[in-house]
Amino acid sequence: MPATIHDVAKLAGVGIGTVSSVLNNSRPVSEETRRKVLEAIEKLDFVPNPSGRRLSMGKTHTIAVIITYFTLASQFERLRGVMSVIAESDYDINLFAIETIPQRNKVFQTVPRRGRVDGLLIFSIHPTKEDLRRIRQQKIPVVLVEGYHPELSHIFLDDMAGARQAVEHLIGLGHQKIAYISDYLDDLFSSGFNRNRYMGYCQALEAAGLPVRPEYHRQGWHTRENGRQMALELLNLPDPPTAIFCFSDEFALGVLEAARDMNLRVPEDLSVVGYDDIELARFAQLTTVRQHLFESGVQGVELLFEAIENPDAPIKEIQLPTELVVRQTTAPPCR
Amino acid sequence: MPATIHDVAKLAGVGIGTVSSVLNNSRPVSEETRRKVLEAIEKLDFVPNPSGRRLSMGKTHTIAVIITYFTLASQFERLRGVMSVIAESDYDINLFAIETIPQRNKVFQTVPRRGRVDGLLIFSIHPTKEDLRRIRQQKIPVVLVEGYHPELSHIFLDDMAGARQAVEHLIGLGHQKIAYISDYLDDLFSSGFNRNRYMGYCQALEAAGLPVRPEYHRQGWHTRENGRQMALELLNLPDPPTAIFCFSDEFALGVLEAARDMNLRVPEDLSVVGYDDIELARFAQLTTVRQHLFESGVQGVELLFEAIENPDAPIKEIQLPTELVVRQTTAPPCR
DNA sequence: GGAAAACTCGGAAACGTTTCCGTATAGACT
DNA sequence: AGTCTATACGGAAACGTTTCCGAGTTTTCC
Repeated sequence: MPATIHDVAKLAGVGIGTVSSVLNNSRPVSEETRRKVLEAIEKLDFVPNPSGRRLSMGKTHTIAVIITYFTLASQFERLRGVMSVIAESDYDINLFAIETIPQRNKVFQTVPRRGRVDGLLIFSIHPTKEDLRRIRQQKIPVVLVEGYHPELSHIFLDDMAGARQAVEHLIGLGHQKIAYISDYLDDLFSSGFNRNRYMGYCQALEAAGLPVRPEYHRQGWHTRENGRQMALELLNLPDPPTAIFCFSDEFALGVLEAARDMNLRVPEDLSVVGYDDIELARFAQLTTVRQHLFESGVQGVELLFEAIENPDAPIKEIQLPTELVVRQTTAPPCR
Repeated sequence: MPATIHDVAKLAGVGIGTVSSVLNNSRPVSEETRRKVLEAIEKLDFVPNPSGRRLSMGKTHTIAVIITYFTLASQFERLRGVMSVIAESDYDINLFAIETIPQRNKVFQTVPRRGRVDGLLIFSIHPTKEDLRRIRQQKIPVVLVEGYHPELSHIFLDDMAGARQAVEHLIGLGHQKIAYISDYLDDLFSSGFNRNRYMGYCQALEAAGLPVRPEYHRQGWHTRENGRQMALELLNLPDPPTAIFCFSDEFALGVLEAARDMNLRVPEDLSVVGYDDIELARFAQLTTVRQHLFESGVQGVELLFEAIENPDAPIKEIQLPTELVVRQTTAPPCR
């Protein structure tokens, strides 16, 4: 039903090659002919069929964005960064959200294919050996955002340093009993690389000569409600912590809720530090570790575009800073 | 570089038609042959090239999701609803975020095409006559989410009723001076259909015999910061309002910030009502009008799938309820 | 004026599928 | 044994592009 390039050629009285030339500026066309072709295109409201184009060119002009933890506001921020670049480009974006292992498998099996997409942008996932094998075999450009792999381009965020900063801040305020609420360390997707924040936490404690108390570490699936639950558990301990550092702002907001539930004042009775600096951290006056979320999305696509442009270039690594943003949920302990 | 169906056929010692049959179960194949084909597929790690398939079938197995106000958490919620359904289907999703008029034009000109996508899911945009013409001409299924058009399927949210509820609640508490902070009424994208909430606001006032005071109505682009600014303006009026109803929770959070800036207590000195009930409204204890955001995304795709399945079915209209959620930012006025 | 160069342009081939027409083989029935 | 039916399968054609070879026309230059 939609017009094809043949219809345009016929109406303009030229060959299909000429129409294609006009469309892509791929070879010189006389002014006169160009005008006729453009008129025909206009009249027929012709837009080239992308499948035909893709098939012929072997390029899809599409990138896949694969996202885990799609419930997190931080992922949304990153995605927004990506979209802001995409809108200016002539690329399309295919979105894949993965929440479960079967989904992860399906996506990694089917998506990283030449002929399917031109490149992959992967958020917060640590590729396995198997993934890497496939990527190599398909020679498909990949950029990890908030991920690390020595053989793949990535936007790297120094989680260990960020966590250390946060905990050092608490220690500096005089806290000795600092708990940590995290995602599962042996995470399904990231194969343990989110241990980094935990390690930063431990390092800071040890550097200050403080013990790492296992009962002060809780793990749970990434929701605010879980943050609240875990905080309640911590605060009901015989010897409760005076400060809680959280893997994400999402968790931290849950902790603030828990404090409210227990009529604890923040920061007088309890200090809370989050991670990410999502939009609403500012609103909640939350002390947190800022990641450049939007920016990481922007740089991620840009890196990917470069890699698509120039597939043989060496991998690139961009490190974005993390910085502690001190707001009003941290203070010296009262007791 | 990737294996094609011809490679598979050759390796398995069969014809390409047979391979295709195995892939799509499109005609009976003997057990023996099927086994050989599957083995070859396995060995070559073959996955059909989507462009070829699309071109041949005239179906893309892709839907476009077009989103405005992509900064809003509410849109993210909707998108999450969409993704949850998509993940279970064998459809891909192409995401388009539009923030400006040129972007809007480009997207509406190029995306609603047979051969490009099988269907469109459009968030919070009111299609123009021109859009409709194109959609009709291309005979492409469309579902509007948070939109209304008599000739297109849509998930409808009764904004007028929602706004009325909110304002009636404030009036019920005894407020007489109720301001409204909104998006631009003559909005670029929605051609005035977001007037509905404004009309609900006016209706409620008039029903209670209260005047609609123009100085109590502010319009601005959709960000929390703008909400804050507009609230400051309102609160510095010679005769400031005692309650502010907001077009979105985003705005409302800005209003709360403004109140904090001015050392006003909420709800004692100022009542605030939002709209959407995004995740963080609960955290902020915000009284708001709940929309079933996630659900609207879910139902939107489902409607779209139905329409793709059965293109000649009459358009469908689903109305999702809005409900007032009273939390702690509203109370009777003190003065 | 004629050869060479420059400029235009037409359309077959190729991209990787699915579809479908047609053929081959095996089994059933008379 | 011969005919018919059912079953299994091969491969050409078609989908809508881009690419590129080759041909036609005009211009340039000696």
